[in-house]
Amino acid sequence: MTMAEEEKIERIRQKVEQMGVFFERSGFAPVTGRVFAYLLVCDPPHKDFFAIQEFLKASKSAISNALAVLTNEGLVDYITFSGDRRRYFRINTNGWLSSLKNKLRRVGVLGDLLNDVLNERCESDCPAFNHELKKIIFFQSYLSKGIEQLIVEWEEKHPAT
Amino acid sequence: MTMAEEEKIERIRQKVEQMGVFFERSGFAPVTGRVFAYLLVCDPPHKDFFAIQEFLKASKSAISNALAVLTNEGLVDYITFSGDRRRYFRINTNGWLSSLKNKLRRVGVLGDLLNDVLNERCESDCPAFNHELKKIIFFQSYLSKGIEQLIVEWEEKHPAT
DNA sequence: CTTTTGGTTCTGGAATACACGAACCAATTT
DNA sequence: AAATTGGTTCGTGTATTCCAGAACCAAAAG
Repeated sequence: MTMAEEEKIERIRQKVEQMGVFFERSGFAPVTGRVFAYLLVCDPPHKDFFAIQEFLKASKSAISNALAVLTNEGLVDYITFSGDRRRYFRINTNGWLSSLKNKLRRVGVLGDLLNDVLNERCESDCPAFNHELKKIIFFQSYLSKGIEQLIVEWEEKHPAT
Repeated sequence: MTMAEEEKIERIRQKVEQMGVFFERSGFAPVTGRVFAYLLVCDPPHKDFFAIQEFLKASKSAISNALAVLTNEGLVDYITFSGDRRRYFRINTNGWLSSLKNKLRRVGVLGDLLNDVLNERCESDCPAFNHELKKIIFFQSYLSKGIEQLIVEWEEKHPAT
């Protein structure tokens, strides 16, 4: 292995760690985050089970569970090649995109809960607070609608989803 | 206590549980989520330490830590009344609002990471995947800018923040 | 200066989340 | 049909999170 190749691998390893913690902080288990990160940076962008395990130096079960989680969320899928029993796992870019969209669409959910609260509070004698609450609800709904609109416009411009 | 009052308390208790799990799922510890929920529904909308503890039937330390977390994040603050040593904790609606804004502004962070990845991948021989990656990056940046714009417009219309 | 009050910090225990290794399973290969 | 391969599931140990209880502390009251 040449010097340049080794350096490249080292850079990749660092990227995986760095992105790994990012995905960790967005809710995945450590190994799960790293698997996703690795599939993002690896070349070619599909790897079989053993390659992933090798790179991450984790147990089979850890990798298996991580891949299960990621495929369940639609973030990862796999391809196969005839005459080769292995699954080659890869980022499912479309799935990822719609998962991102769905997450953003959830911005409005809090607003619904707060509306309930406001209803319950209507008899209350503290209109100042209720007014503040309304402001937050309105902000939520404003954003929710705005984001929905952004997504719709995006989808019009990029129908290939 | 009248029947109606008891029913009301029961409804509040249910709301607190319901919203509690919502906040839990968005990253808070159970008690922390319930404290926030309680401060949202309680009437008047500020309560002293002991009242919160009473209602949630939790330990002093649990309440103390929860309040510390919430005030650190700017979601809760407290008022005092002269001649009364107690702190009356309440939702900090402005802080909450800016925390919501900040969270939304973070939508773009992933895009930065992915740009690094794309840079690293540029020598790679799989342009199809790189193209998909670009699409996601573009979507992220499109949304990020769009959301920023929404927030700016909101702030123009509601300068009182 | 002693006690009470309002609250924080420390320590220990219980529950939970993670990941490992082994057992397992189905589909191939031999 | 025996063995290998590609992968999943189960059971266990460990690290972490979360909360209760006690000790603690500063400010106020007595």
